Amino acid sequence: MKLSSLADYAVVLMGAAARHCGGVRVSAAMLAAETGVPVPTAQKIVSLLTRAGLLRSSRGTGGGIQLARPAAAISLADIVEAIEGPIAMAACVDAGRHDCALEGSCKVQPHWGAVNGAIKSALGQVSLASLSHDHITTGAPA
Amino acid sequence: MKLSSLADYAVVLMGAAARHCGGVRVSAAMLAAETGVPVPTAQKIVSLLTRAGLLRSSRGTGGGIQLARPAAAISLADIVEAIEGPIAMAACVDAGRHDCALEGSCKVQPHWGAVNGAIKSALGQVSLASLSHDHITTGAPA
DNA sequence: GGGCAATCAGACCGATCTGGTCTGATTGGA
DNA sequence: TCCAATCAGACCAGATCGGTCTGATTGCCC
Ligand code: SF4
Ligand code: SF4
Repeated sequence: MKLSSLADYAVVLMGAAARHCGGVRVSAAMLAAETGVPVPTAQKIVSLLTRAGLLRSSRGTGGGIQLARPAAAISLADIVEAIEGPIAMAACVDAGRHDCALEGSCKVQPHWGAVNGAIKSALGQVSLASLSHDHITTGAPA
Repeated sequence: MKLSSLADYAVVLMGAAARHCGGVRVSAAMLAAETGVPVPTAQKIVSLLTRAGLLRSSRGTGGGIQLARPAAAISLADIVEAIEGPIAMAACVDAGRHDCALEGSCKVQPHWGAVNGAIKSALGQVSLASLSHDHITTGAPA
Protein backbone atom coordinates (compact mmCIF):
# COMPACT_ATOMS: atom_id res chain seq x y z
CA MET A 1 0.00 0.00 0.00
CA LYS A 2 2.75 2.40 -0.82
CA LEU A 3 3.67 3.71 -4.22
CA SER A 4 7.13 3.13 -5.62
CA SER A 5 9.94 5.64 -5.39
CA LEU A 6 9.88 6.07 -9.13
CA ALA A 7 6.31 7.27 -8.98
CA ASP A 8 7.07 9.58 -6.10
CA TYR A 9 10.00 11.08 -7.95
CA ALA A 10 7.85 11.39 -11.02
CA VAL A 11 5.43 13.56 -9.09
CA VAL A 12 8.26 15.72 -7.84
CA LEU A 13 9.70 16.08 -11.33
CA MET A 14 6.32 16.91 -12.83
CA GLY A 15 5.81 19.52 -10.15
CA ALA A 16 9.12 21.09 -11.02
CA ALA A 17 8.31 20.95 -14.71
CA ALA A 18 4.99 22.62 -14.07
CA ARG A 19 6.76 25.69 -12.71
CA HIS A 20 8.71 26.01 -15.92
CA CYS A 21 5.63 25.57 -17.99
CA GLY A 22 5.47 29.08 -19.42
CA GLY A 23 9.16 29.10 -20.25
CA VAL A 24 11.30 27.20 -22.67
CA ARG A 25 11.83 23.46 -22.76
CA VAL A 26 13.80 22.21 -19.84
CA SER A 27 16.15 19.26 -19.91
CA ALA A 28 15.85 16.27 -17.65
CA ALA A 29 19.23 17.13 -16.17
CA MET A 30 17.98 20.57 -15.17
CA LEU A 31 15.00 19.13 -13.39
CA ALA A 32 17.21 16.60 -11.69
CA ALA A 33 19.54 19.30 -10.40
CA GLU A 34 16.59 21.33 -9.25
CA THR A 35 14.88 18.57 -7.35
CA GLY A 36 17.81 16.48 -6.17
CA VAL A 37 16.78 13.32 -8.01
CA PRO A 38 19.78 11.43 -9.45
CA VAL A 39 20.27 12.41 -13.06
CA PRO A 40 20.05 8.97 -14.72
CA THR A 41 16.95 8.15 -12.73
CA ALA A 42 15.37 11.40 -13.79
CA GLN A 43 16.09 10.54 -17.40
CA LYS A 44 14.41 7.21 -17.03
CA ILE A 45 11.36 8.76 -15.41
CA VAL A 46 11.13 11.40 -18.12
CA SER A 47 11.28 8.61 -20.65
CA LEU A 48 8.40 6.76 -19.04
CA LEU A 49 6.36 9.92 -18.68
CA THR A 50 6.90 10.77 -22.32
CA ARG A 51 5.91 7.33 -23.49
CA ALA A 52 2.74 7.65 -21.46
CA GLY A 53 1.89 10.88 -23.21
CA LEU A 54 2.21 13.21 -20.26
CA LEU A 55 5.28 14.98 -21.55
CA ARG A 56 6.42 16.15 -24.96
CA SER A 57 10.11 15.61 -25.61
CA SER A 58 12.57 16.77 -28.23
CA ARG A 59 15.92 15.20 -28.79
CA GLY A 60 19.14 16.82 -29.88
CA THR A 61 20.96 19.92 -28.77
CA GLY A 62 18.66 22.44 -27.14
CA GLY A 63 15.99 19.83 -26.83
CA GLY A 64 14.14 19.03 -23.69
CA ILE A 65 10.70 18.35 -22.34
CA GLN A 66 7.53 20.24 -21.64
CA LEU A 67 4.09 19.40 -20.37
CA ALA A 68 1.87 17.86 -23.01
CA ARG A 69 -1.22 19.24 -21.30
CA PRO A 70 -2.02 22.16 -18.99
CA ALA A 71 -1.00 21.55 -15.41
CA ALA A 72 -4.61 21.66 -14.31
CA ALA A 73 -5.42 18.73 -16.58
CA ILE A 74 -2.80 16.40 -15.15
CA SER A 75 -3.67 14.55 -11.97
CA LEU A 76 -1.76 12.40 -9.57
CA ALA A 77 -3.61 9.39 -10.91
CA ASP A 78 -2.24 10.08 -14.40
CA ILE A 79 1.33 10.23 -13.14
CA VAL A 80 1.01 7.16 -10.99
CA GLU A 81 -0.58 5.17 -13.78
CA ALA A 82 2.12 6.28 -16.17
CA ILE A 83 4.83 4.85 -13.93
CA GLU A 84 3.22 1.94 -12.15
CA GLY A 85 0.61 0.86 -14.64
CA PRO A 86 -3.13 0.80 -14.11
CA ILE A 87 -4.37 1.43 -10.58
CA ALA A 88 -5.84 -1.88 -9.52
CA MET A 89 -5.71 -2.79 -5.86
CA ALA A 90 -6.69 -6.40 -6.41
CA ALA A 91 -6.06 -8.61 -9.41
CA CYS A 92 -9.73 -8.81 -10.28
CA VAL A 93 -10.79 -5.18 -10.59
CA ASP A 94 -9.44 -4.70 -14.07
CA ALA A 95 -11.92 -6.17 -16.51
CA GLY A 96 -10.28 -8.80 -18.65
CA ARG A 97 -7.67 -9.66 -16.06
CA HIS A 98 -8.35 -13.04 -14.54
CA ASP A 99 -5.11 -13.95 -12.88
CA CYS A 100 -6.59 -14.83 -9.53
CA ALA A 101 -7.49 -18.45 -8.90
CA LEU A 102 -10.06 -17.51 -6.28
CA GLU A 103 -12.40 -15.77 -8.64
CA GLY A 104 -15.85 -17.23 -8.53
CA SER A 105 -15.68 -18.34 -4.94
CA CYS A 106 -14.31 -15.08 -3.60
CA LYS A 107 -16.92 -13.20 -1.61
CA VAL A 108 -15.18 -9.85 -1.43
CA GLN A 109 -14.50 -9.54 -5.13
CA PRO A 110 -17.53 -7.34 -5.97
CA HIS A 111 -16.59 -4.89 -3.23
CA TRP A 112 -13.16 -4.05 -4.57
CA GLY A 113 -14.66 -2.10 -7.42
CA ALA A 114 -16.05 0.59 -5.15
CA VAL A 115 -12.92 0.80 -3.05
CA ASN A 116 -10.70 0.98 -6.09
CA GLY A 117 -12.87 3.68 -7.59
CA ALA A 118 -12.72 5.71 -4.41
CA ILE A 119 -8.95 5.62 -4.31
CA LYS A 120 -8.60 6.39 -7.98
CA SER A 121 -10.95 9.31 -7.49
CA ALA A 122 -8.96 10.59 -4.54
CA LEU A 123 -5.83 10.63 -6.67
CA GLY A 124 -7.63 12.03 -9.66
CA GLN A 125 -8.86 15.09 -7.81
CA VAL A 126 -5.35 16.33 -7.08
CA SER A 127 -3.96 18.20 -10.06
CA LEU A 128 -0.48 19.39 -10.80
CA ALA A 129 -1.69 22.96 -10.50
CA SER A 130 -2.67 22.44 -6.89
CA LEU A 131 0.73 20.93 -6.19
CA SER A 132 2.40 24.12 -7.33
CA HIS A 133 0.77 26.13 -4.56
CA ASP A 134 2.71 26.33 -1.37
CA HIS A 135 -0.31 26.22 0.88
CA ILE A 136 -2.11 22.95 1.27
CA THR A 137 -5.18 22.75 -0.89
CA THR A 138 -7.32 19.93 0.33
CA GLY A 139 -7.90 18.76 -3.17
CA ALA A 140 -8.75 15.35 -1.80
CA PRO A 141 -11.93 14.56 0.12
CA ALA A 142 -11.50 14.20 3.80
CA MET B 1 -0.17 1.42 -6.31
CA LYS B 2 -1.44 -2.05 -5.74
CA LEU B 3 -1.56 -3.96 -2.52
CA SER B 4 0.27 -7.23 -2.12
CA SER B 5 -1.35 -10.61 -2.57
CA LEU B 6 -0.86 -11.37 1.09
CA ALA B 7 -3.00 -8.38 2.04
CA ASP B 8 -5.63 -9.34 -0.49
CA TYR B 9 -5.78 -12.87 0.83
CA ALA B 10 -5.91 -11.51 4.35
CA VAL B 11 -9.06 -9.61 3.48
CA VAL B 12 -10.60 -12.74 2.01
CA LEU B 13 -9.69 -14.80 5.05
CA MET B 14 -11.01 -12.20 7.45
CA GLY B 15 -14.24 -12.06 5.51
CA ALA B 16 -14.57 -15.81 5.82
CA ALA B 17 -13.75 -15.65 9.51
CA ALA B 18 -16.38 -12.99 10.01
CA ARG B 19 -19.08 -15.38 8.81
CA HIS B 20 -18.05 -17.84 11.49
CA CYS B 21 -17.97 -15.17 14.12
CA GLY B 22 -20.92 -16.39 16.12
CA GLY B 23 -19.74 -19.97 16.05
CA VAL B 24 -16.80 -21.80 17.50
CA ARG B 25 -13.18 -21.10 16.79
CA VAL B 26 -12.17 -22.02 13.29
CA SER B 27 -8.77 -23.28 12.25
CA ALA B 28 -6.62 -21.65 9.63
CA ALA B 29 -6.87 -24.81 7.55
CA MET B 30 -10.65 -24.59 7.52
CA LEU B 31 -10.56 -21.03 6.29
CA ALA B 32 -8.02 -21.98 3.68
CA ALA B 33 -10.19 -24.80 2.38
CA GLU B 34 -13.19 -22.51 2.35
CA THR B 35 -11.55 -19.68 0.46
CA GLY B 36 -9.10 -21.54 -1.74
CA VAL B 37 -5.99 -19.91 -0.34
CA PRO B 38 -3.06 -22.32 -0.02
CA VAL B 39 -2.96 -23.75 3.47
CA PRO B 40 0.59 -22.74 4.48
CA THR B 41 0.03 -19.24 3.18
CA ALA B 42 -3.17 -18.98 5.17
CA GLN B 43 -1.29 -20.02 8.28
CA LYS B 44 1.26 -17.32 7.73
CA ILE B 45 -1.41 -14.71 7.22
CA VAL B 46 -3.25 -15.81 10.32
CA SER B 47 0.00 -15.51 12.19
CA LEU B 48 0.53 -11.96 11.03
CA LEU B 49 -3.04 -11.01 11.76
CA THR B 50 -2.81 -12.42 15.25
CA ARG B 51 0.41 -10.59 15.97
CA ALA B 52 -1.24 -7.38 14.86
CA GLY B 53 -4.04 -7.94 17.34
CA LEU B 54 -6.85 -8.46 14.85
CA LEU B 55 -7.32 -12.12 15.68
CA ARG B 56 -7.25 -14.13 18.86
CA SER B 57 -5.59 -17.50 18.48
CA SER B 58 -5.38 -20.63 20.60
CA ARG B 59 -2.87 -23.37 20.04
CA GLY B 60 -3.27 -27.06 20.59
CA THR B 61 -5.93 -29.53 19.64
CA GLY B 62 -9.28 -27.92 19.10
CA GLY B 63 -7.64 -24.55 18.99
CA GLY B 64 -8.13 -22.02 16.28
CA ILE B 65 -8.79 -18.37 15.72
CA GLN B 66 -11.60 -15.92 16.16
CA LEU B 67 -12.08 -12.23 15.63
CA ALA B 68 -10.61 -10.13 18.41
CA ARG B 69 -13.17 -7.39 17.74
CA PRO B 70 -16.67 -7.20 16.28
CA ALA B 71 -16.69 -7.32 12.52
CA ALA B 72 -18.06 -3.80 12.36
CA ALA B 73 -15.01 -2.51 14.21
CA ILE B 74 -12.47 -3.93 11.77
CA SER B 75 -11.79 -1.98 8.62
CA LEU B 76 -9.83 -2.64 5.47
CA ALA B 77 -7.22 -0.20 6.67
CA ASP B 78 -6.64 -2.31 9.77
CA ILE B 79 -6.11 -5.44 7.73
CA VAL B 80 -3.84 -3.80 5.21
CA GLU B 81 -1.75 -2.15 7.90
CA ALA B 82 -1.47 -5.45 9.72
CA ILE B 83 0.07 -7.10 6.68
CA GLU B 84 1.89 -4.37 4.83
CA GLY B 85 2.80 -2.03 7.66
CA PRO B 86 1.68 1.56 8.05
CA ILE B 87 -0.12 3.13 5.13
CA ALA B 88 2.28 5.77 3.87
CA MET B 89 2.26 6.58 0.19
CA ALA B 90 5.50 8.56 0.31
CA ALA B 91 8.45 8.13 2.63
CA CYS B 92 7.85 11.46 4.33
CA VAL B 93 4.25 11.23 5.52
CA ASP B 94 5.01 9.20 8.60
CA ALA B 95 6.28 11.55 11.29
CA GLY B 96 9.69 10.46 12.44
CA ARG B 97 10.57 8.82 9.18
CA HIS B 98 13.17 10.78 7.29
CA ASP B 99 14.51 8.36 4.76
CA CYS B 100 14.11 10.60 1.77
CA ALA B 101 17.11 12.70 0.77
CA LEU B 102 14.88 15.27 -0.93
CA GLU B 103 13.18 16.47 2.19
CA GLY B 104 13.57 20.17 2.69
CA SER B 105 13.78 21.00 -0.98
CA CYS B 106 10.81 18.91 -2.01
CA LYS B 107 7.86 21.09 -2.95
CA VAL B 108 5.17 18.44 -2.94
CA GLN B 109 5.94 17.04 0.47
CA PRO B 110 3.25 19.01 2.39
CA HIS B 111 0.59 17.84 -0.02
CA TRP B 112 1.07 14.15 0.56
CA GLY B 113 -0.44 14.39 4.00
CA ALA B 114 -3.90 15.23 2.65
CA VAL B 115 -3.74 12.61 -0.08
CA ASN B 116 -2.56 9.96 2.30
CA GLY B 117 -5.31 10.84 4.75
CA ALA B 118 -7.93 10.61 2.03
CA ILE B 119 -6.82 7.15 1.00
CA LYS B 120 -6.55 5.94 4.54
CA SER B 121 -10.03 7.26 5.17
CA ALA B 122 -11.39 5.51 2.10
CA LEU B 123 -10.05 2.22 3.37
CA GLY B 124 -11.11 2.91 6.92
CA GLN B 125 -14.75 3.38 6.00
CA VAL B 126 -15.09 -0.14 4.68
CA SER B 127 -15.72 -2.55 7.52
CA LEU B 128 -15.70 -6.31 7.59
CA ALA B 129 -19.41 -6.28 8.24
CA SER B 130 -20.08 -4.55 4.94
CA LEU B 131 -17.90 -7.10 3.17
CA SER B 132 -20.13 -9.90 4.43
CA HIS B 133 -23.11 -8.57 2.56
CA ASP B 134 -23.57 -9.88 -0.92
CA HIS B 135 -24.85 -6.66 -2.38
CA ILE B 136 -22.42 -3.85 -2.90
CA THR B 137 -22.59 -1.28 -0.16
CA THR B 138 -20.84 1.82 -1.31
CA GLY B 139 -19.08 2.13 1.97
CA ALA B 140 -16.48 4.25 0.30
CA PRO B 141 -17.11 7.78 -0.93
CA ALA B 142 -17.49 8.16 -4.66
C1' DG C 1 0.21 -39.59 34.03
C1' DG C 2 2.00 -40.39 29.36
C1' DG C 3 1.52 -40.27 24.56
C1' DC C 4 -0.43 -38.30 20.53
C1' DA C 5 -2.53 -35.46 17.29
C1' DA C 6 -3.69 -30.96 15.98
C1' DT C 7 -2.67 -26.26 15.63
C1' DC C 8 -0.17 -21.92 15.55
C1' DA C 9 4.44 -19.66 15.18
C1' DG C 10 8.67 -18.51 13.24
C1' DA C 11 12.72 -19.46 10.13
C1' DC C 12 14.28 -20.49 5.41
C1' DC C 13 14.61 -20.11 0.35
C1' DG C 14 13.49 -19.14 -4.53
C1' DA C 15 11.29 -15.88 -7.64
C1' DT C 16 9.73 -11.58 -9.14
C1' DC C 17 10.02 -6.84 -9.28
C1' DT C 18 11.99 -2.52 -8.37
C1' DG C 19 15.68 0.90 -8.49
C1' DG C 20 19.74 2.38 -10.49
C1' DT C 21 23.41 2.61 -13.95
C1' DC C 22 25.22 2.22 -18.36
C1' DT C 23 25.59 2.60 -23.36
C1' DG C 24 23.49 3.72 -27.77
C1' DA C 25 20.43 6.37 -31.19
C1' DT C 26 18.94 10.88 -32.67
C1' DT C 27 18.93 15.70 -33.41
C1' DG C 28 20.35 20.45 -33.77
C1' DG C 29 23.95 23.68 -34.01
C1' DA C 30 28.81 25.26 -34.97
C1' DT D 1 30.85 17.87 -42.01
C1' DC D 2 31.73 17.18 -37.30
C1' DC D 3 30.50 17.57 -32.66
C1' DA D 4 28.02 18.18 -28.48
C1' DA D 5 23.82 17.61 -26.12
C1' DT D 6 19.79 15.11 -25.08
C1' DC D 7 16.39 11.43 -24.91
C1' DA D 8 15.56 6.37 -25.34
C1' DG D 9 16.09 1.69 -24.35
C1' DA D 10 18.85 -2.32 -22.65
C1' DC D 11 21.39 -4.25 -18.64
C1' DC D 12 22.42 -5.67 -13.83
C1' DA D 13 22.49 -5.66 -8.68
C1' DG D 14 19.56 -5.36 -4.68
C1' DA D 15 15.44 -5.77 -2.14
C1' DT D 16 11.08 -7.29 -1.26
C1' DC D 17 7.45 -10.47 -1.73
C1' DG D 18 5.37 -15.02 -1.96
C1' DG D 19 5.54 -19.61 -0.70
C1' DT D 20 7.16 -23.70 1.73
C1' DC D 21 9.11 -26.09 5.38
C1' DT D 22 10.13 -27.45 10.10
C1' DG D 23 9.61 -26.65 15.04
C1' DA D 24 7.22 -25.25 19.57
C1' DT D 25 3.00 -25.44 22.17
C1' DT D 26 -1.37 -26.95 23.71
C1' DG D 27 -5.30 -29.81 24.67
C1' DC D 28 -7.41 -34.30 24.23
C1' DC D 29 -7.46 -39.30 24.62
C1' DC D 30 -5.98 -43.54 26.46
S1 SF4 E 1 -11.04 -12.73 -6.64
FE1 SF4 E 1 -10.86 -12.29 -4.40
S2 SF4 E 1 -8.79 -13.04 -3.82
FE2 SF4 E 1 -8.82 -12.87 -6.11
S3 SF4 E 1 -8.00 -10.80 -6.54
FE3 SF4 E 1 -10.26 -10.61 -6.43
S4 SF4 E 1 -10.68 -10.02 -4.27
FE4 SF4 E 1 -8.55 -10.83 -4.32
S1 SF4 F 1 10.22 14.58 0.52
FE1 SF4 F 1 9.33 14.67 -1.59
S2 SF4 F 1 10.46 13.12 -2.76
FE2 SF4 F 1 10.85 12.67 -0.56
S3 SF4 F 1 9.25 11.16 0.00
FE3 SF4 F 1 8.41 13.20 0.50
S4 SF4 F 1 7.24 13.80 -1.37
FE4 SF4 F 1 8.60 12.08 -1.97
